[in-house]
Amino acid sequence: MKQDLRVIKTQESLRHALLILIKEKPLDSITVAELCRLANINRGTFYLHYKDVHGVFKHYLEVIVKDLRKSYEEPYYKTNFKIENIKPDMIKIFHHVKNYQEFYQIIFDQHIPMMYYYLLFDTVRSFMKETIDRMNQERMKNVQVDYLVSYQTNAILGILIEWHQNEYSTSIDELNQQLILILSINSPFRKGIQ
Amino acid sequence: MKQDLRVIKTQESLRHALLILIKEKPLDSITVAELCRLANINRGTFYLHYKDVHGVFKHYLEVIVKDLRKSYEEPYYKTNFKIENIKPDMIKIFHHVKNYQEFYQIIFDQHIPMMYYYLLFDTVRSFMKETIDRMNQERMKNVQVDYLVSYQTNAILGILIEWHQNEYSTSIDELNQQLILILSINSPFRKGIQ
DNA sequence: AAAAATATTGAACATGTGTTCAATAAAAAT
DNA sequence: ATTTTTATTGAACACATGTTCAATATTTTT
Repeated sequence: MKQDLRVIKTQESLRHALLILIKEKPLDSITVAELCRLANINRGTFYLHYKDVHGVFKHYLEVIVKDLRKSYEEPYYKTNFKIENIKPDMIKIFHHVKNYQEFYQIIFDQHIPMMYYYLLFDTVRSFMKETIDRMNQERMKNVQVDYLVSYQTNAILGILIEWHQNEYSTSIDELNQQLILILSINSPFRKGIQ
Repeated sequence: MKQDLRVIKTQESLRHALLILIKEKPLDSITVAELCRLANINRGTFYLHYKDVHGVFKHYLEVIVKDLRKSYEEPYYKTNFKIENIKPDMIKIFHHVKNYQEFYQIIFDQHIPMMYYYLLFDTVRSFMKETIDRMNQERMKNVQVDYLVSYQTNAILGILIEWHQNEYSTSIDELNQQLILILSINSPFRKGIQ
């Protein structure tokens, strides 16, 4: 049996309507009722598919996060397991965020639930974990990897928060440079020491 | 002119009622209406003081954050500007979070708005900034301090997120040890290098 | 103690929420 | 093409939201 056409149509209408509304007003001021009015969907039908407006928005974040994952999986120097590759990985994140800036402006907003932050966190964390697992260095014995990975991941997100708070005024080039500087004074991912 | 007694009474009633309700059910399921019923406050009066239920809860986070700030300002080896003091500072945060665990379980919840996270972020960030400003090291030239500080701050919050996600099962001692290990492999705050 | 100032109340209103249900429409299966 | 399945609809429900306003109660000022 195939996926019911009516379901697809309903969900697409709602998503399309949300896309229009978030260009007009803050996400947290959009009601289920007005979304349904615009989408020409019965409000009862809405609740058959989503719990609330965030349920509809989450679909977009999932698309966005999938794109980030895809860009991470691009084979650049994947054969080369050198630790310094953390930089190009993280720099990809900056391009990604800039690319979807309209959405990230929403995601990092004061009034928006933590769930979106956590979705981004989990995604970046999985990259970070892969990188750190590959290292498996002597000086990391005794460290619980989960804490190290979350520490590193959230550090990167800290840069994104700062970027958000200065309204994305820093250029990507400058941001890259800052990251490299920070990592160079402050990272297990550099050579020359230890 | 003094602060009106009626205002104090109203706000205290509401805060007291909220304290009761958050022990029974998730914060985001508490309505203005039921809070007012329990507090014996007219719903119209509520809106003279707060915008929503989060407005009431925020008061508690402000108290909590004030306590964190106070604990930070305790003079331990404040005369000694050594960089390694970052550790005791951050370790204080762990004690603080454990102390107010019931609240932080709410603050880090999926459904709760980012505002509480940012309030914590800003507080920890101000400690971190002080520490980093004091360092002013050669290898930090060219770094925009704002990015470095946000990076370091959010890294610490990353440990708290991890702690939250494993339901605070890691002991404070173990957490301290993990932090020291992470900082020792991964920090500008250690001696011996540079 | 009386007067002035102001916070709280109750009632009302339009709108939103989340749920239920039988009737209907649309799609999938035969 | 007909039958079977199921998604959507409209109507209704109790309750929540956010606002307004005149009446009342409480506090502060004099």
